[in-house]
Formats: sequence, structure tokens, C-alpha cells
Amino acid sequence: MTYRLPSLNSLRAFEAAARHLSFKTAASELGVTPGAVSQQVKKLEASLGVALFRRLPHGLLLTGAGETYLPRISRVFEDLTDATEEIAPDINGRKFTLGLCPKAAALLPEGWPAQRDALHPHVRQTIETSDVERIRRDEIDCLIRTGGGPYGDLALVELPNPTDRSGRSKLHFICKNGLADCRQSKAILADLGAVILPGS
Amino acid sequence: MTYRLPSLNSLRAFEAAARHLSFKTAASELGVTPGAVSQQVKKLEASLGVALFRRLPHGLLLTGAGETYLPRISRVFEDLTDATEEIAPDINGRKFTLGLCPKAAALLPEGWPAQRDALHPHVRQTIETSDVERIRRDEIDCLIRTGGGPYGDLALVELPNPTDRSGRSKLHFICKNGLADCRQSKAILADLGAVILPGS
DNA sequence: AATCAGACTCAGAAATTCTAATCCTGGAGG
DNA sequence: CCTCCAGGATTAGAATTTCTGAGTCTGATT
Repeated sequence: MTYRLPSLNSLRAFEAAARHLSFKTAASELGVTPGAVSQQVKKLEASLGVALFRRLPHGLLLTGAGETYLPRISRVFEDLTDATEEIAPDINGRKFTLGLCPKAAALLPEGWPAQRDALHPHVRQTIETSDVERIRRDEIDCLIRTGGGPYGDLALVELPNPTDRSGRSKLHFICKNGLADCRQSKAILADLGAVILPGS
Repeated sequence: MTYRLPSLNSLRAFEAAARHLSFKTAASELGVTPGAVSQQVKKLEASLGVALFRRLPHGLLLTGAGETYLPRISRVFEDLTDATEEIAPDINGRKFTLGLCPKAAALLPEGWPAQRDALHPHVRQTIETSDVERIRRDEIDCLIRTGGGPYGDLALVELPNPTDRSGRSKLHFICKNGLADCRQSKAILADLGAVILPGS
């Protein structure tokens, strides 16, 4: 049936790099080093015999081929994800257990996230904690706290403090690398964004 | 974007095995040993947490999950192939150089394959030879000859001898493993089938 | 001019995948 | 009933692929 295909690993590297236009960011999403992404993309380009990126001193651009390839590859990964979730709902559909430190909770609306309907499909329960290690121990999937860091190999998303528009004090959303872009995290972050910056 | 996906290798193994309902045949298509396919499929099932095959003493059956997964995965690989060919036409679109041994040529219509329009997009040239080694040396992509074998790791498709309906003497289509199912081979085989068994 | 961010390279380490040999099961045939 | 056979499972070790980590290079920024 299929005769020759590029390897999935290199396609994932390409897809992430093309989406971010950065090997470094892609590497962080994939949980590997930038060198690995660079090598995978180079391997892909070699196997296709076509350049996909134009390397500029600061950042990347897609070539024409890369431009037409990206949306189709992204689509393929989406289809694959959908098909996989259909038969194995647990693989990506698991609800998150969310850690929330008291200080952060005080900055958020009363009862968040329980009363946000949009989060029901994604959040199983909320635990009051500020211990980052519980992410590594898989006791919680993500943690919202006010300060701290650095968090080593964990992914970090910063959110402006809703009561401190100066931007000095921040809310931190922390999770395992590679989980920052999953549906659950996105839903939570979108909801927080809505809470914090209504209408923006 | 994508959070967790099964590995492409295991998906390829699944797709081929599900299509053939045989690890052995799938292994031959993929150019690996049956054990490798078995391992990949097992890994996939483990990572999904879902059984895809029911192992019967003689052959395989798909489970419900496998049944719904297969068409979607096949589709994904088709899309991937199409997208890849769009930007790198050479990867699968290369025209074949076809070896044809004199004895076999005598059994086929005068001038075959040159005068078959359907083969023009797939066949670059025809070389008179019966040397199987030229496939391994990449001098030709496939070879049609009357007898011989075994051909070791090369793929073999048998075609009935058009002038010997008893079936004892056969025409052999030989190519590298993994090339038997590509478009070019399929086109050639389809055309030979038409030549040999008109109307069937 | 110095600094910096990001991509590249390369050798060695780590992980994955494949092979090859052997085992196991159930059906077919004598 | 017994033997043979086909095909899948299993395993250790080999082969291959992929990743890391350190260092280099380039052009933009200060």
C-alpha cells in the first residue's frame, strides 16, 4: 500500500517547528533538545529532497514547500489524534487534577474553577497545594501558583496577576513538559485568560 | 498542539497487519520480520490500552476497536502520502525502469509495455535482462521473467503464463521488498493482468 | 566591541527497533 | 491418536536510530 514515507518523528519535529517557526520552542513542546529537532528536520528535508525551512539568523521561515506541507501535516496529526481518541478515549481525554495554591486561589473568582462549565470536561478535581513536586509525582497534572521557580524541566505559562496590572507579580501555570499544549491545559488557560482579561 | 500519539512505526505495523489480517504478510510488505510486526502491534495496543486484534490459531481478526481504527489510519497514511508527493514528487512518483527477460517478452504482446498508455506515467524504460541482481544494484526497479527463484529477500508476484493455462509455467514479477505495493508496481501488474486475463 | 539568541555540528550515550532462534497453539492429514 | 505444519509469541542480543551536551557560528542588539 504505502511505499515510502518520511518517519513520523521527523514529521512531528517539522510540524512543531513550522507552527512555532522556532526549533527551540518546538523542542520545548516535544520535550527534547533543539539539536534533536534540528537533526530530525534536516533528516526529513534530506529524505524528501526538498528544503522546508529558510534559516534566518533570528528564527525561521517556511519555504514554499514547507508552507504547503504544514497545514496538511497538521491535519494528519489532528485526524490521527481524533481517530486514536475515538478508540482509546483515555489516551488524551483524561480529566486533569489541578493543584491550586491558596494565594493564587485568593486572586481568582470565588469558587473557580468548579463553577466554570467550560472546564467540566477537562478538570476532575482541584487540590489545594503549592508543591511543584506533586506534578513530577503525577499526583496532579498542573499547578497554579503565584511565584517561585525556576521549575527545571517543567513547562511554565505566565499569566498576569488580575489584581496587579503593573505586571510585576504573576500567576504561574506549571505542568509537565509536553502537557502545556494539550486540550486540558488549553481549556484551563483559556478560561483563566477570560477570567483575568475579560473581553480581551 | 498534539499531546500524546502512538508512534508511527507501530501504526504502520498495525495498518499493514490489519489490512492483510496477517503479521507474516504485513512483515513481508514492510520488509521486516514477523516478530518485529508482532512487537510493534503489541506496543501499540499497550500504549492505547485497547486490544486491536484477536489472535486466533490460524490468522487474525480485528476487534471492534481495530475495526474502527483501521480505515481511519489507512486514510491518514493516504493523506500523508498525498501531501508528501505534492511537495516532493520524486519520493514516490519516480518512473520505474523495468527489466524484461526475452522469454517473458515473447509471451507478452508485441511492443509491451511501450504501447500501453496506462503505463507511460509509471515506466521510464525497459531493459532486456534476466539478471535478478540488477534489482539489488538498483539498476532496475523490477523484473519480469519466466522462472527461477527463490529470490531471497526480494518480493515476488506470480502471474499465470498467458500461453499456458495449465498454470504450471508462470511469469514472475520481482522487485525489492516494499516496492510490490507501490503505484508503479500496481500499474504494471494491473496492466499485465489485463493482458493475460482479458476481461477477467 | 561585547553580548545574546538561536541554529548548527559532532561524538558518544541512550533508547528503540530488528533479527534470529525457539516456543506454543490448534488444525489438517495419515 | 499422533505427527506435521502454519503462524503468532517471546527473548536476548545486535543493529540502528535518536537524543544529549558541549562547542561553534552568525547576525542583531546595546
